[in-house]
Amino acid sequence: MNVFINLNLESSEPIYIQLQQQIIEGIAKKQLQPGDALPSVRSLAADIGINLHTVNKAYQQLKQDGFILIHRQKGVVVHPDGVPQADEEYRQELKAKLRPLIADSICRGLSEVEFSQLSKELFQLFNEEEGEKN
Amino acid sequence: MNVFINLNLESSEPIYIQLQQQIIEGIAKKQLQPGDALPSVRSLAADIGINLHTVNKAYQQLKQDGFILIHRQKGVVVHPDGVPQADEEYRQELKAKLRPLIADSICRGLSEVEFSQLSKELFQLFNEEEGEKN
DNA sequence: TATCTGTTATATAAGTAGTATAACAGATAT
DNA sequence: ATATCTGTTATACTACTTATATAACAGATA
Repeated sequence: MNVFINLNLESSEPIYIQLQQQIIEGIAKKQLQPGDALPSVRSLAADIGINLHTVNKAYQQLKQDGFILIHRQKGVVVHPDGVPQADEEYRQELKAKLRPLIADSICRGLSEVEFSQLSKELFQLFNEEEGEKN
Repeated sequence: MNVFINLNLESSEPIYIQLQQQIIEGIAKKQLQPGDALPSVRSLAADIGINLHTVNKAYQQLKQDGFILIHRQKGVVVHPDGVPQADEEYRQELKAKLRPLIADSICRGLSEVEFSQLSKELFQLFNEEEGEKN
């Protein structure tokens, strides 16, 4: 039941954000299914060699965003009901995050088609490898 | 020759990043053309009510990324040769930035088509309003 | 000569990221 | 019963980032 987390400690991206993203990727790839147990804050922290509170920070955000349930004594599981589906608010936030990427892309002569091609490759990366370890 | 910068001082996004993005958006919309002069660090700082060094930090990054040229005495201009075009390295970096957005989208049931539709709207936002103030 | 340009150097305050330790209360297995 | 597990809370500390404030410098220019 070991974890598939690889962190880049040199990155400017905070560790708890990287951890959060890796778990979200695991859910996207369906390596993590609704109801699946996640490691305790202590064991995961020990496994990847970071502090308990850093793991807890990632878990708290994942809980906030509806990815997981945290039970004070039983531990942490992927949300049994699945992740809250995208609504209009989510779409607007996503658009706000895409905005600077697309402005930059336009300046560098990247077309909408090329941009969507990159997106497509990523969608395939997550969807094709359902349950695999890549 | 006034500037079209609107900052959100409440945002967790650093001011110098927001400033950077707004200038990049200006270039994407072709409101800022190659060779166009940008305000001096002091006047822009005064205009939008922030510190000279915060503007300078944004300018330094824009210079680093090839958007602008900085001449020690003459001032700052949008790069006359245009912005460096996207190469393979740029595509990989862009993909790395899209990756967490797409993983999250998949978890929330957003399809590739819906994702590309959002992207398309943003491309249109920047391309249709060429030279306009929106 | 005064004024503009970017640049450099210090100093300070506030916030974030990460770690270290310790303790608590509830559940659970031995 | 006791030891061990769970998340949670509290405190303290270091390092770094963000943003500001002031001051000064050297080159260009009106």
